Amino acid sequence: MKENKKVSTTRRKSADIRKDNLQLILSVAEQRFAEYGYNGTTISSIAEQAQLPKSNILYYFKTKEVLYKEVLIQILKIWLVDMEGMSADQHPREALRHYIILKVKQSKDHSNASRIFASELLHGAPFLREKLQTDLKDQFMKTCQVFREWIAKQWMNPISPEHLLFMIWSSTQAYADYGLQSSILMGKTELEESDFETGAELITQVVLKGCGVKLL
Amino acid sequence: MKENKKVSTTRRKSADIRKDNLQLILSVAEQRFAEYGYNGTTISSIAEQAQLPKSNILYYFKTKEVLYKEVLIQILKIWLVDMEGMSADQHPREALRHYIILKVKQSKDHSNASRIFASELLHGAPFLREKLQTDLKDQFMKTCQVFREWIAKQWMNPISPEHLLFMIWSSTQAYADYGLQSSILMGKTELEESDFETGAELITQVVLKGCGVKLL
DNA sequence: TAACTTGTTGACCCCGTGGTCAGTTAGTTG
DNA sequence: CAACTAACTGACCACGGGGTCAACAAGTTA
Repeated sequence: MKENKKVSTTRRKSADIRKDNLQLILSVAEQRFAEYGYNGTTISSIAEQAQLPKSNILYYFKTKEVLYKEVLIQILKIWLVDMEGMSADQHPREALRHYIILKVKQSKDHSNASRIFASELLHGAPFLREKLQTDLKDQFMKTCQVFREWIAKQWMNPISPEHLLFMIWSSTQAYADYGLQSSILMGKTELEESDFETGAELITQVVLKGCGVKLL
Repeated sequence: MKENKKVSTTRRKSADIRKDNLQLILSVAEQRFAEYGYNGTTISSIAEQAQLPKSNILYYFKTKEVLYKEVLIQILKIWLVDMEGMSADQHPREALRHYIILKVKQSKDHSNASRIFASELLHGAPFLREKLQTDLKDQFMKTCQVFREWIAKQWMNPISPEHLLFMIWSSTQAYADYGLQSSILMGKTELEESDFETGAELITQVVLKGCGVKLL
């Protein structure tokens, strides 16, 4: 990308430059924040990895905090969209399976994002508090309501929707949060495609059976 | 404790002083590390909260890293002991229930410790790698073996022991890691005793049923 | 009580950090 | 081309961080 800037004869439009750099910085920042946390990540290290001068990062993002929040917002969006997929007219057999598979897939494909989110929650959500209380809570309650309707229709046993959702969240999320550690315990360098599949399948089976959802 | 030191007429033995201060520092450090992470915690802040001069902390723990590792070790011990409780001669109905309840209890009673541990794993276990590869892995494999024997005895369905254990870990651990968020989502300031009970009970039920363990 | 060990502390240092700024170059627009 | 705006960057700074150290106080022991 440095080459692109210096070598290419074709001039780049300002808008493009801006877009590209924002994207580059956000992407690099995501990696670093995931690996080292907010306090463990330095602007310099992001700059280095992005091959940009530190000042340039600060040009696009006034402060480290602004950059971090930006990264967080992107992540929260993904979370919410995934959850919206479930509705009361679907049967939990398909809806839950689909959600669980999706969530494990996110853990695999967006492991960095997932881990930043988890770390944020772990430390009391200092930057996300408000968003949680509004956006996430809304979606949370909607989803609990969906569960309740399933229970009313006797499509699943009467169990606490809140705690069930926590259980699904945490066990799927674990494939991002503790994926590295899991691989160590299983004697691998990293989890393989098949591990995610097995995991998603196991969670699905246990949850469906455990909730008394008829498996056809 | 300051009063104790200055005011009391009875002299304190060196050994006692050492023991007390070590304990105090470790305890305060645990709180801070849990809330702010390794990099977000300053020695000064620990000193302040412990009402000791910074130099005094450094007298007992040569470096911040040493202190942090010490805290981690204590936590790992708890984890391992809990898991040892499960053996192949027990029926999974009781053994799993007992372990799950215990683990949720740990999440409640030692939430700080649990969160530090989680945070460490989340960021790739930079300080715990070795211990994981040896101690935790040993216990992990033992426990998986226990599961396998249960399966052989047809006390539970044939499912991946590794992934089942991950699922149990993550869903119980969540009551420490995400306890704060959960309370926000449920509109409380913090989780209550009953929430932990409900959670533990739900996880137990779902896991037992989901694994095809006969409930008597 | 004298000699010694252990505990305690403020002053101090070095370095990395987030962030500013002024000056320069590169694109844009009339 | 001229005037303007957006992009870029090195030099710089203030501050707080971990950690050292030398001197002193408090316990211990013969």
